Amino acid sequence: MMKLSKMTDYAVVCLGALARKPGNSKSATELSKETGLKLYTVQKLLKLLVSKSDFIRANRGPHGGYTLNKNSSDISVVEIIEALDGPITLTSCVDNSESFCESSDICFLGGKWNKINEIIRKSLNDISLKDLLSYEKPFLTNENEKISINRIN
Amino acid sequence: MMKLSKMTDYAVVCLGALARKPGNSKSATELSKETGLKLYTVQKLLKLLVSKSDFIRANRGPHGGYTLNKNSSDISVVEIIEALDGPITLTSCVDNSESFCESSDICFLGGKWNKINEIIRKSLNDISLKDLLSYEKPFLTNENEKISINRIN
DNA sequence: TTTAATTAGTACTAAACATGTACTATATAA
DNA sequence: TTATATAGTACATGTTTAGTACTAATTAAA
Repeated sequence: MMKLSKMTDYAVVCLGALARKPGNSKSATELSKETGLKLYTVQKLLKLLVSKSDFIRANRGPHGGYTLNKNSSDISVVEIIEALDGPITLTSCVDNSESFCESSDICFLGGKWNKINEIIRKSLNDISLKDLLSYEKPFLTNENEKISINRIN
Repeated sequence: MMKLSKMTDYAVVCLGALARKPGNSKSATELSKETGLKLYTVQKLLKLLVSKSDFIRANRGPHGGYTLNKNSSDISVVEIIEALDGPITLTSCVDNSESFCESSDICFLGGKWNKINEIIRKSLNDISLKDLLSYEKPFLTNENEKISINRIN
């Protein structure tokens, strides 16, 4: 379906919220209120991000919460996607695959999908979390679009 | 998960098989034998491709089968993906979305995902079915990789 | 040392989605 | 008329994701 998981979508939103006040700690409750995402979702997401990435660090106890570990310009979209959704592989037909392919004798694609994956990785690697947040600096030229947004949770 | 459906994977394989003998008609049974994909799968796939794309045309009856409608260099990977998986939209947060987004008031992304989708579309638009098949002309420079393929059906 | 706030870990349920399979109808060449 | 082939549709199964809930562990402060 060529879709990211919703968690990845939420991650961009929450990391973005943390990035807007660098150095500041925000609890799951605060982030839930700020982003409009449900508390359970935010809690689950932040736990995931702590265990699967080094974007944020956690502090327990009163006045605890989550803090961004990196500058938002040093977090690429690929990193966020791959932290939660795993490596970008459009098909299961890739290098280092665990399972054996029965069709390899007659398949004439010869790993071309790997190259497509790389092309996508490269183009997403140039986009940082900061690029996603900054209203001023669009990373593509065609502006003035009417946006209808659709993130429900 | 950032994965294509298996149907799209199969489609590249079957379209590729048809492309190797341009102008030639091949039945689902023949394609099944040639690609190693199960007959039921190939039948379902070809029906899908006829109804959802104009890549192939079908002929019924004895000596019927499927024929490629276009030159393989005129079919881009994006076209194949979007014919079966629908438009490339990494998140549900896009222009022209059917459902209303409750978070639009507080969301600060402002449709940046649309631009990412466009970037991916553009990079995949430059790759044709022919590029996927030709052993000679790789579309990326780093060759000499050991390929382990994994398409089981 | 107790309490309240906060994250960590884990497990379960439900929903969404993709896949594989089967059956019947339709068209066509010989 | 018959055999071959695609068209259409429906359904069961399996996998993945999302959502929810509960308990444990940590920590600051009273």
